[in-house]
Amino acid sequence: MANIRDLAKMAGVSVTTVSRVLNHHPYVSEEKKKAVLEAIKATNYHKNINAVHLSKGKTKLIGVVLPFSDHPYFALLLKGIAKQALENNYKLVLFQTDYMESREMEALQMLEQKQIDALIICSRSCGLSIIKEHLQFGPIILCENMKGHQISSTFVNHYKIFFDALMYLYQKGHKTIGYCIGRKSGANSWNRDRAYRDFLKKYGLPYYPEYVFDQCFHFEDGEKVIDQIKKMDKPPSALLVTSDQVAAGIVICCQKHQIAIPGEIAIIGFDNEPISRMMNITTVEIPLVEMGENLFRQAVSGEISNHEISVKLIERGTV
Amino acid sequence: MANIRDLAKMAGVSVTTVSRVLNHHPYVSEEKKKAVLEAIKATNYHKNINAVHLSKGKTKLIGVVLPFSDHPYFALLLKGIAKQALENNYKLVLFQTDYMESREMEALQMLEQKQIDALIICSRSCGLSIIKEHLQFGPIILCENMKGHQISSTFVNHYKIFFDALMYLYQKGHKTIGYCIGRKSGANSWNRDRAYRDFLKKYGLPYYPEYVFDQCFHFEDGEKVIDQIKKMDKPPSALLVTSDQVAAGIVICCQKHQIAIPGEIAIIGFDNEPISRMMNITTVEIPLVEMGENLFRQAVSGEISNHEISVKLIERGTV
DNA sequence: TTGTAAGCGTTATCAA
DNA sequence: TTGATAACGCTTACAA
Repeated sequence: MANIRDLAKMAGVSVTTVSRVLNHHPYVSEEKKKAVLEAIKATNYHKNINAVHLSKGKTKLIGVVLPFSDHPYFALLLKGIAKQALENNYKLVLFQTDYMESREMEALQMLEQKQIDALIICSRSCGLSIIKEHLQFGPIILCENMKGHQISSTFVNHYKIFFDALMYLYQKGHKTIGYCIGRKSGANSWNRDRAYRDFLKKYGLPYYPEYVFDQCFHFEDGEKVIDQIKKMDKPPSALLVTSDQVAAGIVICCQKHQIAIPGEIAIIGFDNEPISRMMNITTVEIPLVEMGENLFRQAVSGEISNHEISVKLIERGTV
Repeated sequence: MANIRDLAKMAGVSVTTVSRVLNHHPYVSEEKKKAVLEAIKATNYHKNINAVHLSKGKTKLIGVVLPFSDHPYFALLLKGIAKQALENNYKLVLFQTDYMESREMEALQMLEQKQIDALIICSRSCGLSIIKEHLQFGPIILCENMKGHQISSTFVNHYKIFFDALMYLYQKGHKTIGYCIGRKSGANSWNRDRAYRDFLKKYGLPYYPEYVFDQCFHFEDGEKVIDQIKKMDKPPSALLVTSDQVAAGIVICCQKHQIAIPGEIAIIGFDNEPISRMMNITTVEIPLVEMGENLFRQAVSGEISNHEISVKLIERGTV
C-alpha cells in the first residue's frame, strides 16, 4: 500500500508538497499538483488516518455514552448528535452501557487514550468526581444541570417539569398521583422524586411508596404497572409517566382491562413521541433532537457552557 | 503529558522494557517492572492509542452502517453486535445513513483509511460493485444472502419467509393479501416482492399495486396504511407487515376505526418484538440479537462465510 | 512556491 | 532479560 513518500517519489516532488495537495493547501503549482494527483490515481493511494491522528493529536471522533439505543429517548438524542456530527465531519463512537459503570469507564478511558476528542454522556452512572478527574483529557458533556461545576451540560429542568405537571393534575382535581420512571437512581430521577415529595408536602398529601413505579423503560413495561395498580385497594387517580412509550403501553393495557382513561386514571407522558400524538396522549414535549445537536456543539467547542432547554405541555385526551 | 520515553528515563530502563511492562510481556525482572509501574503512577501516564494504531495497523474498531438507530429492527441488530464487541474488546463506530448512499461511502472510506478494521452493513444502499472494490481494505459483512459472491453475510431467507407467510394466510382462506414494507428498493425488499408475485401467480391472483404499502417504518406509519385501506373499494383481507411496530400501529388504528381483527383484516407482523406479544399479534420471529452477534464474529474472523438464520411463525390472535 | 527534517508515541526486530 | 534503533505514515516548522 502506497504512502506519502511513494507518491512524492513518483511525482518527483517532496512529501510536503504531497501533503499540501492532499490537504488542499494553497501555494502548490498546478503542474506539481497534477503530478501528485496522477500518482494518487496510479497507486490507488489512501491516507492512513491513524498517522494523521497521531501527528495531529486529534481524531475527529466523539464518544457517546448511553444506556441503550433501543429506546426512543436516547435514540432521538443520538439522532440530534449524529446530525451535527455529520455536518461537522465528525464520527461517533457508541458506548451502550446498560447502566453499567464499567462500560462508562471504558469510554472515559478512550478519552484518556486520545482515541476520542470529547465525550457526551447522555445518562451517567459513575460518580461526579470520576468525571471531574477525566476533564483534563478532553471535554465531557452531561445531560444534567452542571452550573457551577465547571462541566458543560445541556439539560431540562426535571424538577420544575415534574412539579408543574403535578400541579396541572392537582388543578384537574387529582389528589392521588403516582409516577413511572426508568431507574430510581441517577441525577434526573433524584430531581423528579424531590419535586414529587415537595408537591406532596405542599398539599399535605401522604407519600405512598407503591405509587412510584421504577424500571419503566419500554412499551411492554406498561403492563407491569397496570397489573400492580389493579391489585391496589386505593389506586392512584393519575400517573406521570416519564416515557411516551410506557404511557402508550399503559393506555393499551387499560383498554384491555376496561379501565377508563382519563375517567379512572389520567396519564401524562413525556417526550411527545409520534406514538403519543397517534394515541392522543397528553404529554410533555422535550425537544430531544435539538438537545442532541446542542450536546454535540458543546463537545467540539471546548468552552464550558450550560444550556437549559425549555419544554411544553401538550394537552390531549388522557387527562 | 508523559510518554513511553519519559517513563523509560524515570525508571532507568529502555523504552522496550516499558513497552513490555505495558503490554504484559514476559521476560521483565520484577525489579524493573516495579520501577516502571511506579513511573506510570507518578506521571499519571496514559497510552496514546493512536500511536498504537499506527504502529500495529489495526484499531480494534468496527464500523456499523444502519439507516437509523431509532427502529427496533436495527436497534436489536446493534444490540447483538455491541454485545459481542464488548466481549471481544472492540468498539463500534456508528454510521446512521438514513439510506443515503453518501453516508455509506463515508464508512467505506474509514475502512480505506484504516480507521476501522472491518465494516458491518446492516442495510445496503450502494451497489455491490462498490462493496467489492472495498473488500481489499478489510472485511465487509452484509445482511443479505451473498453466497457465491466472496462476501460474508448473515441473513434470513426473506423470499421463503414471505412465501410461507402468504401460504399460511391463503390456507386460512385469504385471497386478497397486501403487504407493508420499509423501502421498496433494497435486496431484501426485492426478494419479498418476488415472493409476493410468485405467490400470486401460483394461485392465479391479480397484482394490485395499491396493496403494497411502502415507507412503513414506525408505529405511526400504521395510520397511513389504514387511512388508505379505508378509502379502498376492495380492501385486502390480510396484511403482511414487515415490522411489529407498524403492525401494532395498524392494530391500534383499527381499534379506533372499529375495524375487526382478524375478522375484517388479518395481520402478521415481523420480528416478535415485545409489543407483539403484548398486543397478541401473530408474527414471524427473527432472532435479531443472535444475527447481530454473528455479524460481529464474521467481522473479526477475517474468513468469508455465509450464515443463514432460521425463523419461526408465532401464532397469536391477529390471523 | 518548494523542500528538509524533526516530530507524534508506539511496536517490532535484532543483537547483546 | 535487556536495549538500540528502525519502522509506522503523516504534519509542520523552518529554511530556501
